[in-house]
Amino acid sequence: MPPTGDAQETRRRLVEAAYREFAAHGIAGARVDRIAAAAGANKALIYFHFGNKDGLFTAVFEMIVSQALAEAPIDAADLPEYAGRLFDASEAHPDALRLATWHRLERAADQPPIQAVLDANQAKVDTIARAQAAGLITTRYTAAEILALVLTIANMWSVLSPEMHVTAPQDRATRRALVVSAVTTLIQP
Amino acid sequence: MPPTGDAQETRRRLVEAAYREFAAHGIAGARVDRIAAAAGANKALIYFHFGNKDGLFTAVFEMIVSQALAEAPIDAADLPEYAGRLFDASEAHPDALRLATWHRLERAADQPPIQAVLDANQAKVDTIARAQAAGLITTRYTAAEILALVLTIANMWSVLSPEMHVTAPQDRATRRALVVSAVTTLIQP
DNA sequence: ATTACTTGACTAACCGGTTAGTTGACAATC
DNA sequence: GATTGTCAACTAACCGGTTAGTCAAGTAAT
Repeated sequence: MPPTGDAQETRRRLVEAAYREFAAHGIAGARVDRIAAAAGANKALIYFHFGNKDGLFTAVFEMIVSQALAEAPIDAADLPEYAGRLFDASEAHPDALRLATWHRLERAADQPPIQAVLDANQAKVDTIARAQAAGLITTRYTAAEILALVLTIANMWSVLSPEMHVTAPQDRATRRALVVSAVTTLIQP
Repeated sequence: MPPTGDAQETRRRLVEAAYREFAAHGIAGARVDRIAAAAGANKALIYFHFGNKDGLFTAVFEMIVSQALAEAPIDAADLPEYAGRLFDASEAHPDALRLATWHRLERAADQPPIQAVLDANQAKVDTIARAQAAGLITTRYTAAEILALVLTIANMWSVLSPEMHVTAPQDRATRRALVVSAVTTLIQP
């Protein structure tokens, strides 16, 4: 393609194609040529716009993080439904969780924690602590522990071994109901 | 090394080295040369003994699966402590869980479920169902759902985002206690 | 002597990254 | 309002190191 004067659009297409490729194959397994082809762009543009393969992954990851933080705002007064919404989000965007997992496995060790996520987590912990102080939810666990439990249970189906998916309930509604119910039981004052 | 007449030992060293390499870098990221060097063996031995890279991963994975199934036998009468033992196992062998995750991300889609795991899961579900019939644990959830919850919570700390590890409790005992307590709460009749 | 096992040397393909050069939009100059 | 220059955006071709996988030849044990 000749220069369109719309570099933003090209970047967008590259990030989108890279999102799919990285989610499917991880960082080591992703192929720069495949990404360029899927985006209908020249491979060198990746290096022009993002520096290198890892820079491209960073761009993709930052996009997903900001999307995830925007979606599903916490409601400490109704944590079970919050967990339900997280479940819905992970069902709607299964690639997002895969990407986060690749990030954890392949990059997290040599990458500092992301400040935006730290801040978001702290805000959630604070909200939960206030709900505890108001007597809405149990004080048996710390606010951070409750958040950890909620996040874990909301994504439980995405993390279980493939074999468990054979035995466990197949339909989405039942799975969602379990998530909501488990959180309800755990946070009861 | 000259032929030692002990091919079993060479296989063992290769599988052990491959275990570390695959756990650290995944299938796509693992380097066959690094594995051979770490095992003090020639690269060709991998192809002689295991066929190809994927065959080596299969050998490693089967070893881990059989170890995991042998370790931590289920005790349906005391699921909280079972969860605690699973937690202990995942802390003692963090690489095992990483390997399982790589397997899920990189191979599970084009790999049939592993029969040994299916059988083991079914046995656990049956045990839980009996404990339910005996009135020891709640019947609010199906046996399979309870197993899913227990497995999820036992490994919760290994799956949470790196950022959560900053806010969440740092010491092992506190984390273990949360796992045990959460399961206790969930399965109460 | 045969079998089982091990090796160094080799290769074809792949893959991330680079480079020299092109294109179109836009603006300054005459 | 043509001409010229500049720059970001883009491309085709290429490069060198890496990687999974192969093979002929050799060695120890039986």
